[in-house]
Amino acid sequence: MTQATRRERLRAETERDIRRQARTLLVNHGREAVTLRAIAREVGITAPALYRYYDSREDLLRHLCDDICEDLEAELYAALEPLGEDAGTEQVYAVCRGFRRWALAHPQEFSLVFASTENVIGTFKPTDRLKVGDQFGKVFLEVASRLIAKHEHPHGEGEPPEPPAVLHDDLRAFQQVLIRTVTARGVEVDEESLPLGAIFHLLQAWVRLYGHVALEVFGRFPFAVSDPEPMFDAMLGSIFIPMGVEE
Amino acid sequence: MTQATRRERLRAETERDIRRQARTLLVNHGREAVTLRAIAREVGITAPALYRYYDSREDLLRHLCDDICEDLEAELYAALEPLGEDAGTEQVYAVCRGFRRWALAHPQEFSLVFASTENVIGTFKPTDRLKVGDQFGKVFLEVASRLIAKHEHPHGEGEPPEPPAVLHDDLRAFQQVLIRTVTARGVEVDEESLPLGAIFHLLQAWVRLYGHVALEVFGRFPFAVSDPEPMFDAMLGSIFIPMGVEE
DNA sequence: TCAACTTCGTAAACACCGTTCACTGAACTC
DNA sequence: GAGTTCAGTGAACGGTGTTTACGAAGTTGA
Repeated sequence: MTQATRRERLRAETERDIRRQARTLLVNHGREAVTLRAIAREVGITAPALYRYYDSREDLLRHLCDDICEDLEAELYAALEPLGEDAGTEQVYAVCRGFRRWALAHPQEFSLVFASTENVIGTFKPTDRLKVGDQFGKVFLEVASRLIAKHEHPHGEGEPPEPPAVLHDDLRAFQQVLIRTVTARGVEVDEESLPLGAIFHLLQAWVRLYGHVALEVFGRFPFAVSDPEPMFDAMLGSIFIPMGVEE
Repeated sequence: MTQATRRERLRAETERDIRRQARTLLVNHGREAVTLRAIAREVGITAPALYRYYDSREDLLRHLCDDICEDLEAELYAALEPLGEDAGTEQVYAVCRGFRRWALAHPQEFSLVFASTENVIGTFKPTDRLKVGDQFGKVFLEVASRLIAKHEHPHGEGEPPEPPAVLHDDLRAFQQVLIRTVTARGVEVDEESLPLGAIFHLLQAWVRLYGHVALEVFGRFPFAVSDPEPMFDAMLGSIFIPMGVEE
């Protein structure tokens, strides 16, 4: 039946357990509390045993990041599901709101994944240029690209503005990644329907989305905002309405 | 001559020394390396002695944050100096570029001050609503407000758009803070010359500024950007040119 | 089936960490 | 000059990441 030997099954099980316990420690008591000994205590083994699974605490945290990204991706897709395939416009707003909601509900995970200087996560090497893979903005960018590709007048009425010339190479490389990703999910896309200007716009949107969410999570708005939600919605509008994407 | 006793002078001196050594540890080896024992070793005392100066490691880090903010403020003002009092437009661009340059040159400091979930720094209480004081965005907001107040057509040709109604109270409170701050630096400002819409615009600008800089510092752009500077400049343009602030 | 091999987990140890406590000795006050 | 304040000490406690040698299972093949 199962090809896996008894030992392999047990190993996989404890590994899941380790990650799960590490995760709850992170959520409930913050990054500093994710201690090898604490994890081991919860799992019911001793600290050195963890070295059979991870090279170091850093390595474990790195894997934790991957898990978190996967969960975020799943959550965002789950929020998209009920909207149906063709609700492109609502999807964009749903992904953005979903990202904010997730970040506010999981501040520790957010700051680990999205605000670490350390090489905990791969700040990517040149080779990663060609894959969005396992990357957080993935869902956002994918949904948005799909929408742009389908949309008749993706940027109001006129052509999208030309991005700075120095960025053309980077944008073109990224364009290929997006086209491949979106195509893999069953939407026809080519260079013409997803122009560089649109990608540049998307990038700017990601900057604003991330900026607002991070400021809110870290409580770093320059004054006390008693209810940031309408501000967030206003921002979404001012990003997407000029792009021709109304709610 | 000096009112300070010998003891007071010595104390002040070691305190400066402690902060300086802590700072270099942070810069060179990251937040985790700022340990009481390491600091003490550099200063030439023992770890428990530090408790004569700070309640805990957390407390020390908090003070470190204050120092960092002061330095950042000084650096930004220094970049403004050569531009002269009346170069409002250039000042805005200079402050933004200065902020980015500082963040890239001091990633550890940046992430400590601008991206900490923990209560290391005061995520501010309702009482702080009335002071920008010791707050990072201070310089940026002050320079920008001053410019807006002086400018004839601060928002292109038309009136600034109305911000969401729910935010009016918060914005009005913040308006008072800004007016007080700017006035204190010798520029005449009142509610009319610094309307809520303009402040809201400013807030959006801070979101984008922060978003770009943080993404760059943490290497979290969705693809490898080989030279983010022109992207930053393009963003500055798309923020300020619609506000009527051309370089 | 039994020996050889692989692998998970252990206990002990090392060097480091934040923090507390009783203490010394110098600086200060009157 | 006596009494007080206080920066700094050394020892100790319980915690940390990590390495090491070792035992006890699971697996493999003859």
